[in-house]
Amino acid sequence: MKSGQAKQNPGELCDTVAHTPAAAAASSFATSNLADPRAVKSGQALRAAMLTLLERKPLEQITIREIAAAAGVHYATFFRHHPTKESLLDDVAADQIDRLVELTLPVLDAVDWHASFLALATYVDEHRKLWTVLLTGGAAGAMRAELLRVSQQVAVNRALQDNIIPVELAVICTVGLIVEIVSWWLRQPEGVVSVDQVARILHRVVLPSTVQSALEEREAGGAR
Amino acid sequence: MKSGQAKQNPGELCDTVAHTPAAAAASSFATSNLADPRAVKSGQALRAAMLTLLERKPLEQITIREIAAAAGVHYATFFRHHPTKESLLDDVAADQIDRLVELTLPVLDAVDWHASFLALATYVDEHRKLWTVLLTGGAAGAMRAELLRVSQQVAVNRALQDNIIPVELAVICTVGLIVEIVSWWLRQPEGVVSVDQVARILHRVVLPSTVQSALEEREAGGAR
Amino acid sequence: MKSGQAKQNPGELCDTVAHTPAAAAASSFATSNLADPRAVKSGQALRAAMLTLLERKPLEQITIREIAAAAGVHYATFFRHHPTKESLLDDVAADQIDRLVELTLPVLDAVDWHASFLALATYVDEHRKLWTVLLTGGAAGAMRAELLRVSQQVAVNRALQDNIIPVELAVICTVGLIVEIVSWWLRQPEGVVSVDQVARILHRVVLPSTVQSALEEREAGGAR
Amino acid sequence: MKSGQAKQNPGELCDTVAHTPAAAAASSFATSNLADPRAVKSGQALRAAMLTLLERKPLEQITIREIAAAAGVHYATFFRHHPTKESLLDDVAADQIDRLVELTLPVLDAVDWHASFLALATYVDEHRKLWTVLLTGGAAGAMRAELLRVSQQVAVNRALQDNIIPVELAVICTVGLIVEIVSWWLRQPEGVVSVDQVARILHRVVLPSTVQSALEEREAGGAR
DNA sequence: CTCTAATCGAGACGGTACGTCGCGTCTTACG
DNA sequence: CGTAAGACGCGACGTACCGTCTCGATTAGAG
Repeated sequence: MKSGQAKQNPGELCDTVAHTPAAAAASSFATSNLADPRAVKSGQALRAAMLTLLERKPLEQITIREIAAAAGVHYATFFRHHPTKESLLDDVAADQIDRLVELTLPVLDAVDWHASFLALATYVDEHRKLWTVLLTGGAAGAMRAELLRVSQQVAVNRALQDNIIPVELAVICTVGLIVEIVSWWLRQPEGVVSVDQVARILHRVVLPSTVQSALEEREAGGAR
Repeated sequence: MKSGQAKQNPGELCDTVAHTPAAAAASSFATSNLADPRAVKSGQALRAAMLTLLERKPLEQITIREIAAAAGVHYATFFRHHPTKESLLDDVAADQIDRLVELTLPVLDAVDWHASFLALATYVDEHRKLWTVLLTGGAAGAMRAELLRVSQQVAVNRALQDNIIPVELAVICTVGLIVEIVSWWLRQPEGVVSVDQVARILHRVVLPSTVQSALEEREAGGAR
Repeated sequence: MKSGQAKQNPGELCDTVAHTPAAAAASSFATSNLADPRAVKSGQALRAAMLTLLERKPLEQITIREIAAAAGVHYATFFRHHPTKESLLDDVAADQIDRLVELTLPVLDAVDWHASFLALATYVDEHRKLWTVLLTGGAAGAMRAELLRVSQQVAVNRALQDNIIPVELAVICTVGLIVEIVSWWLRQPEGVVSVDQVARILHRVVLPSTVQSALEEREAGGAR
Repeated sequence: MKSGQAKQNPGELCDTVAHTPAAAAASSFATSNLADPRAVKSGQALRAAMLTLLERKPLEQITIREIAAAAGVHYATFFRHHPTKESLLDDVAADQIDRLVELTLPVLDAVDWHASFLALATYVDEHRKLWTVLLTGGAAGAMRAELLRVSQQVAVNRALQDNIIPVELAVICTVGLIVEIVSWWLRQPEGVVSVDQVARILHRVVLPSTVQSALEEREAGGAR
């Protein structure tokens, strides 16, 4: 690592940004309430540049100067939009994560599991390029962490009880498996593994690992 | 984890196991490469320093200068032992990984699954401090990657066939789950979750996710 | 340029700099059309520091770190102004060399030799401190080489013919003698040898060594 | 005092070594009173390597490691023979300097000037290869300085009086001119300028610059 | 014809300086 | 105000040589 003594959580997305859609308008770092069209343009250029670069190298190998140059924006201007490059990544990915979580979470308690997994896989497939960058590029660690963070928050309320596996661990395992499988999928050449196949794999792997046992327990408890 | 170069002095990590007596007899070409006692001392100091620092911060935030300083060794001397800090981490961890893999792999095809998981958990518990550093500290990513790499290599030969889940993906999921669970365990205060409980969790989560379905398939195929 | 061993002409001044007063405005190393007052200040500080250090030790014993420290400037900033310390020395001395050459060259073909030498000695005396540093400090070798280089260029056109001594050698000897004599003069305590005396010494030593014989030859040829 | 920067006179030859033939036996740096043939061989190899390298680059660009490698000798062994590379150069050149000085000095007061210059040129020509390395390679500065030093010592006693030019300066000019002329000669392709021509050039340039005027003065004084 | 002491090859080591790179701050000038 | 342009302090990077220092092997020359 180079000069990095300033960053505190380089492997995780910034958690200072509000991800709720309600706060989305104010989520940008230094954007004033008055949206200067130049600032908007710069922000867009930066996000696009980040995605472009992430296709080629991991986040840590991307320098802020590179991003700025690729965006056709002056180096110092970057900092008027984001404090760190992780923040920019956050800005790029937060929406996607939120939407995916809305599809991923129901997996934990949905009635129709297969439909849920299918929806998830379909959504990823529809944004395959983006998610390939986010999950197999340099942002993978950050994405996993953020995904886990959001999942934990939501899972607290609706989780099944399990006598052996704590909820926290169950979420970790579930998210981990999903991320691994989807990442593996995106690393395959396009078309080799269909959306349907991935959904079936997810169903077959994720479900029995944590959910099924809990369901059985509940049934056993209900039958008692 | 980058470098793969074999090192002569692997088992030097603080509380690790006894040396294999087989290494002592190889005097033929080892004469020229006889370890300079000063070099041995420096190497040990560097490994110890790395572990110490990993307890406090992730690998990327650790500077080579820091490691050298903590080891009481000159900065330039670091490079006489390792080209990068990842290489040092490798040196520190490779041994442990190999031993763990020897315990982890049988999980995939052993007859007595519970015994395997128990052995794994017991081994980790016996070196809890070390593994806590390796899995919950800054080395986590590298450890996971290396673990996966070694597992993939060995799994090629002995893996079960599965019509839906490719072997490669199965290994990814299995290793991923084990790492997640063990990491979670090590993040808990010591004593809260017993070795036995972890083994049971592993059994309950890992087994059904990928192995059980394959076993059932085999049985179905054999019954035909 | 990588670590040090790339330099080809470490003892010579850079010849990429335009020394003509006309180009003096744009001659600086990395100066853009807009002169940042901070950059100007840093450049001045570096030049002053170089002169200060040259009073004490030869150029090769002066480290860039020393120069930067003496200038109250960060080490890396040095390289934003000059690629090497020789370049800085060049920046310091180029003007002086040019001016001196304008006085030195006429010596070779001027009508009034004594006046030329007197002008030379007077000019040096007026900048005695600077020239003392440049000729008796660590920059001596570089100064001599640069002086010689410039002299050779100009001498090509206006040199006298000599049947025995090639023009190139004549210039070498002339410049060498002048440098030796002036250096010796500057090494003497101030006031011991007057400007007039030095001019007379120059006249007595330099003239007969190469010029007089050529003049005599010309006269002999003209008389034939 | 620690490493590296200990050298005080990097551009000058060591003056601690006794150059008289009488002390030649004990002049070597770390040689014991008994000359071990192995040490003799190493010393020769080092001297030869130094000369070889000096043909290609200046002294400052030659590293001790290079010399040792070129000599087929271990790096540390160098220091068992010489404290610095300047010392080795000294060892290589001291004899030659002494012999040359014995030929150069009489130039100042010999009766037959031409014979003296001819002897000088002849001697240099007979060791042309060696002197080419010493005067046009990286050792030039050191050679000039050492030559001057020795000359000054001897000149004190036998110098002519001159009302205008101090003896010290006269020696400087004389040695300087000789060195410049011989260096120029050695830079020419062999055979282009004959020994006789160089002797004549020396006679024509060196003599009038400092000696002739003094002679005339003496004659004028004698005639008075 | 040993035996002791030197010399050597090998290379680890602490140390200094190198020149590069990326960071984040700041200043200046422009529109 | 937002931007372009870029100087700057900062500090880690990895490299190169330096000169010192053990550490065996080898190999004289003295007993």
